[in-house]
Amino acid sequence: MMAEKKNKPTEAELNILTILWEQGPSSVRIVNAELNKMRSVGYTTTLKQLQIMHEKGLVSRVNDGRTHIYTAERGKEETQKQLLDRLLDAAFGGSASKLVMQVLGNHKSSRKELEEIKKLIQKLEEDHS
Amino acid sequence: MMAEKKNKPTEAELNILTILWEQGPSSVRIVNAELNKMRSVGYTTTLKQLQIMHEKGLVSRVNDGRTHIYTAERGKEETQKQLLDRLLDAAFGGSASKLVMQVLGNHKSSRKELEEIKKLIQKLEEDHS
DNA sequence: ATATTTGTACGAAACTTATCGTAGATAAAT
DNA sequence: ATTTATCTACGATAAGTTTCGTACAAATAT
Repeated sequence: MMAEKKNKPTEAELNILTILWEQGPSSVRIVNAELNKMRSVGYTTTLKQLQIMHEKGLVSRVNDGRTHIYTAERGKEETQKQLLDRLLDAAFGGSASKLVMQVLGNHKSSRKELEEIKKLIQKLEEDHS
Repeated sequence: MMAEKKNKPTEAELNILTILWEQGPSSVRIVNAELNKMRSVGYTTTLKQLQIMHEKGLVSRVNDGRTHIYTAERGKEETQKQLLDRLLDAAFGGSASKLVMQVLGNHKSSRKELEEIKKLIQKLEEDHS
């Protein structure tokens, strides 16, 4: 069994992945345009970034004429989980609840969101029995 | 008012900070010994690391004879918050509740922990009104 | 007294990240 | 048919990280 490569996307790579998750398969131009809504990035920078991500296997690509259409290879949830796990170990001693309390305490959530979380907890507690 | 430096500790630095949080003020030797319980690191590597962290202001130090005793300058909670905020923006589009749901869904929490979280949510909802 | 251990400081190598310029090919516009 | 725009590929730079080796001072042990 192949040992899985631990591809930890960098900050910039995460930004791009996020765009691909939201927009679906996209050309360099589109990704770059989206990126530039947040911060100023040159076209070739984004191009290079995507090429590197392709080498790393973070994205796949197909040709549409002479332009490449890139697709995120790792799912959103999978990636989020990976990053969370690392942070959990690195900074929270592995305690999920400590992390959750921190987040909830420091960031506003709407009543509706809080309700959803409560519902989830309810379900978890049921499974628990 | 001084703009706050955005000192984002690196992975290695986070390991060291964690040790300082747990052990309290420590010499290079102690930090290095702790580090080596996890992975193999040379003494001068740890020394250099701490010197750099000192330059960055992540740790302070006092002299005990000729040896330096280092202390974490940023509190655990503060650092956790900073890292969480970054992850939140980078991978969860800023949605705290999405992050929370992910964590809770993927990691076991004891019933007691779940109760604590529920209590916190209760309080948040009260403040909300 | 001399050798060994324990400490800091400094420099530098090997990597990784992020960014962009330039070159050259192909397509589109004039 | 030329010019202009749009692509990819490649190389290079600058900054940051991680890792040690070497040098040298001070304390300790023999």
